[in-house]
Amino acid sequence: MRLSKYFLPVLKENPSDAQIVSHRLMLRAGMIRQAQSGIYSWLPMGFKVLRKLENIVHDEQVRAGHNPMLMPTMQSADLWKESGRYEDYGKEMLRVTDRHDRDMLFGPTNEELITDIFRSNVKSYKDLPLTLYQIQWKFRDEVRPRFGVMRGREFLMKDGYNFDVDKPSAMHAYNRHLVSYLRTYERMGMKAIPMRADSGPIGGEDTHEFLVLAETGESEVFYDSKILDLHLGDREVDYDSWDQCAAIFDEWTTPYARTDETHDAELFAQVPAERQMTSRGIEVGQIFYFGTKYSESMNAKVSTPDDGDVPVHMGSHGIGVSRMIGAIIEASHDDKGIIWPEAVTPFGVGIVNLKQGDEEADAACEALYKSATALGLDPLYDDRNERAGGKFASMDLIGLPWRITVGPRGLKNGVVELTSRKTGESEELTPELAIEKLVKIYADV
RNA sequence: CGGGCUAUAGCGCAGUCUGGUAGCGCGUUCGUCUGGGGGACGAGAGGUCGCAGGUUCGAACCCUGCUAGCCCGACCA
Repeated sequence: MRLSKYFLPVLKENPSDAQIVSHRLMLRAGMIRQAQSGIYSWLPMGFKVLRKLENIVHDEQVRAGHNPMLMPTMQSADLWKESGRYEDYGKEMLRVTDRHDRDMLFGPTNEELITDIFRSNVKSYKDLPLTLYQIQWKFRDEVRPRFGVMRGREFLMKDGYNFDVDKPSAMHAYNRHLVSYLRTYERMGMKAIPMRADSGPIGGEDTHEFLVLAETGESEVFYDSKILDLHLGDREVDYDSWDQCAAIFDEWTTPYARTDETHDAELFAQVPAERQMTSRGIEVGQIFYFGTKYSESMNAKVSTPDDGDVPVHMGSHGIGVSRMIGAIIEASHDDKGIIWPEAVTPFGVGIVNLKQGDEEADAACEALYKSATALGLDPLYDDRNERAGGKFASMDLIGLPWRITVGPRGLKNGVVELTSRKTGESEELTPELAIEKLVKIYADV
């Protein structure tokens, strides 16, 4: 993409409404624009990152054997009355009436809708286990939206639902989801720690939240620092293996890690003192096992050979995709701007032409732009007629992990400069070597 | 939902106390000079001063009501 043709309205100054760093940087980097309190338009660059995160989530869900689908944002109130949650959910649920005076709602979550789909199509234990998921916009009418996309009213969430014949099978689904979530966050370049949590209005027995550590997090968290050393890495996982998933579940849930909701001071005291960590975290996902809560109230049963018709055991799982962007920025930025992990960066590399209009510089940039594009590096070429300082400041702000700087001075010696956004370190290379190096870097992402 | 604050050009702000027909910086447009970390000079464009009502000869400014947004708290992916 050429910056001269891209819609990237960057701001030099901090918008006064934005208090926390991710909100400020998303506004300044031209990623989002507020429409109303807690409701945002996603401008091209923000949208691009959102799509990248979605792709990673989809990829890992499908790898775990789950079925992608899409449910409507508007739901009928009838199903919610059937489950009993129409009354329970309270004011967070946005209720509307259509032209025929029918009660409708903007879905805050989809347990009812998915259970309805399930019960009218699945009758036999032979069709289980089954996990369906979607990535769809949700609406929760928060009392106090804040922090930009971190607590919006409208937000993009991956929500998945598993159906199993009995509790042991459902617990495997629970473990499988935990493993796939660990992989998902690692692929985004993030460390998200699973912590035992409270179930809230979704209800249920077992639940873990995934938290990204950040000063601005809304939850207070307590953990054994040992958990930070755990990596899933590229180990092969058989998602159908109960033992393998359970082993990984044990590995990650054995070290103490809890939010303030479930914190147990006595247990925490047993962690060696030097490993007792207290900090704040941003919740970016949660997994639940809630047994037969919905299948009983909504009569979702399957036939079994031994026990006749039994209500299915269910769980649900969510990843806050739009919130994740805020969490990534909270965890990865400096005073100049965002620092994107390579896995989710909107563009692979920024090309800065220091002297736009200079024949040699222009030609060198064009050549770089073409080869980088051809090799899938997805470059953003700053071809504006700006001065060097302005171009650098914009690049630092939007936070692409790599920058190639092209100017007459270097070109005299046949070199360009390759700079890491994260470390600030530069090296002079021929254009060909710079591209080659980037291709290698992104091959590992 | 309780408490606090704010609303004036795309963004950041001054002007309100003491009423007299709106200003600064950035950005933006045009031109010239520049050209390796937000450059200089010159010329321009851009505002129903959140909305409604009131007081007044006259309201961004005073009064009343409303709306929107932000922050703290309680609540939550």
